[in-house]
Amino acid sequence: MLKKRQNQILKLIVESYVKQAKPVSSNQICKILKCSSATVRSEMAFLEEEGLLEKTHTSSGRIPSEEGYRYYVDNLLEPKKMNGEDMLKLQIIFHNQSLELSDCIAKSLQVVSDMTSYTAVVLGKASHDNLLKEINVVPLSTNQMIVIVVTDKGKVEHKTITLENVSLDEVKKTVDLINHLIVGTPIDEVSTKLEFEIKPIIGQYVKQHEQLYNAIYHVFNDFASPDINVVGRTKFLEQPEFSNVEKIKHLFSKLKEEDLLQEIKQDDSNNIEVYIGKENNIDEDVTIIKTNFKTDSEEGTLAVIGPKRMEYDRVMSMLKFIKENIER
Amino acid sequence: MLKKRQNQILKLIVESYVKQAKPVSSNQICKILKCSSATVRSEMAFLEEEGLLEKTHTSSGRIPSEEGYRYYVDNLLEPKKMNGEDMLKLQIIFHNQSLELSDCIAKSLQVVSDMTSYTAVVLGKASHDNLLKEINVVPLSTNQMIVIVVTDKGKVEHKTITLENVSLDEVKKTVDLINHLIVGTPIDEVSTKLEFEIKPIIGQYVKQHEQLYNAIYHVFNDFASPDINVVGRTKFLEQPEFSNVEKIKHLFSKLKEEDLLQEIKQDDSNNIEVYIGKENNIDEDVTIIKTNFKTDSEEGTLAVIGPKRMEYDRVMSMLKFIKENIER
DNA sequence: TCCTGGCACTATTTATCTCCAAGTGCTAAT
DNA sequence: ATTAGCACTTGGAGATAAATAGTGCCAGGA
Repeated sequence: MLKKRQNQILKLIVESYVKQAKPVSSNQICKILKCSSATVRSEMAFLEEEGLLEKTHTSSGRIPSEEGYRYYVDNLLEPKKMNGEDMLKLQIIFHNQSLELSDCIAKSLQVVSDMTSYTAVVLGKASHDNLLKEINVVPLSTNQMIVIVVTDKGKVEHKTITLENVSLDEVKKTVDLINHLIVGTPIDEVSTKLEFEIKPIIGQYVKQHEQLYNAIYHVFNDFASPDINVVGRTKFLEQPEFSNVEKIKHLFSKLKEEDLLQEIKQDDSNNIEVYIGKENNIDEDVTIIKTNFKTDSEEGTLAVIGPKRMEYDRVMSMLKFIKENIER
Repeated sequence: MLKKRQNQILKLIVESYVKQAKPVSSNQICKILKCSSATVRSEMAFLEEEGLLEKTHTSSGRIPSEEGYRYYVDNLLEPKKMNGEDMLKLQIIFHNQSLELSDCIAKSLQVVSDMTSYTAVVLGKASHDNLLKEINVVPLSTNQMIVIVVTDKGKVEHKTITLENVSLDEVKKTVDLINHLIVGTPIDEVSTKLEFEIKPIIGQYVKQHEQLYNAIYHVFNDFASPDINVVGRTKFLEQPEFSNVEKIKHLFSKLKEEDLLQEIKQDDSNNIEVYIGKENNIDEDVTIIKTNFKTDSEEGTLAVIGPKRMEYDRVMSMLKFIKENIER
């Protein structure tokens, strides 16, 4: 365990480096603590021994190491109350009654990204609580029709399907069957119900039942796949650690939807999680802060991606605020 | 009018600069044309006088000026047949019967972006030929419902609306009215029909008719608003003229959806249009090549955005190919 | 009249050197 | 345990120099 003054120094160094992006010298610290620079230097040397600080070259000031940030987040971060302006901007969004939830989420993440200059991500999908409300078919021509699926929480998916040799009548019957037998089923259980309760029946009286079954199956499948929304990717251009093009190229190649889906998967934690540097798979110079949310219509994950040199407390409190407001 | 050899030299310079991104010297040219470098130099001096070439500094080779590119595109570009690999990749997409048109468009633009390392944009909306097929309402709770609108070409829009003090019965009646009176109307004329044929009638027997009318009006409105799809923004990072961060920041700030919507508006031309440098409003170092398309279900614009130093012939032939394939 | 070889001239690039500022580490004294 | 003092290290800013890759122009020849 570190002594009190060592903690103080580490905290000051992290916070100064987060603000200034410049290595912190013993002089800067000793002006704040009332002691000489030599004292600070020896403490710094100790913290470096412990692996919490680093130097960029032999005679430079110190910057936090990855472990340093980790220690800071785990031990030194005090749950600060949110900054007034951040708070205000977010409150305006959530107090606006006329906005739908998904718009609130999108807008609030936009605010986070704009205020902090980090990248923000929402990953969401219809929650397990969505029950199948209705399935609808609109014929377009002899062999084309639209299948529309609606849940009781107001989610809608549709798909145009082309069927050869299937009469409208057969389709209507199948749809009626679904509307009778599996309305009220949680949306992510519909696939299995289709398989075991509908497929056997339509197998008997629909000639091309495979085709029809597959088409309908796909529509339901789209509910399961989460959608992702990434805001402010280019904010990284403002960060000095990404001011060279090679670095940016690498980073942007990792900020693609597919990779983010992998990286920011929903898990069962109810806390705010922090993945610093090598702890994530995006880039060793970034930190991801994320949290899950769940309402009765929708669930998913909020995440903020920024440089390791990140305003941890600010981002965490903003995410916390958003999560809480989404959930009621 | 330029002499034949001057045309040749300009063409060679443009094409070399497009490939190499380095100023072209008289030596490189004289190896191709059978004449001395001094001869080429004097021709180059003439082309510079004419404003078609530029130097980066007094003793550098020449690069094309903006007017040079313009002259090249207008006069020197021969309609080359498409490169084999480009052709192949695009054909695979359009020959795949199971893909929907909008997926074909998206995929082919992805291919263009990947093969050329430029940014590609599709801007599309339901065409004027979409006729209202059906409007549907699914009640969710006492004061919430989903309105679903379908066109005969298979476009679907939906919106969850919240109505206070409007009975489900009133809504049903209104929807029936619409289904009777304005089904078959082109989708972009529905708004006016709603205003003049539906509003007066429901005004009489629906108490909160304003609310209901507005809600429905908005669903239709979403058909009119085009959606935009931008592929490969980050490809610009590969271009040497955008290898400094300030330049990229500026460029990316201009490649936002809103700005592109403005810039790549659909017009009534049926050709491939080229906007070089200052001719567009994105950035004076980029060129936009665009073309409109129109099918019976959808219409819009395809565009490719790259550096001024762009493979004009290649991009133009790819766009032409895609346009033609979309339109049948 | 057009083309060409030759030559003087110029800007960019790269490497090397020097000098300065901002740090550190260590030691001896308090 | 703390501090003042001093030697030492590094990166960065400028200055200089040499090498390179071009151009412009002129005079002589087809």
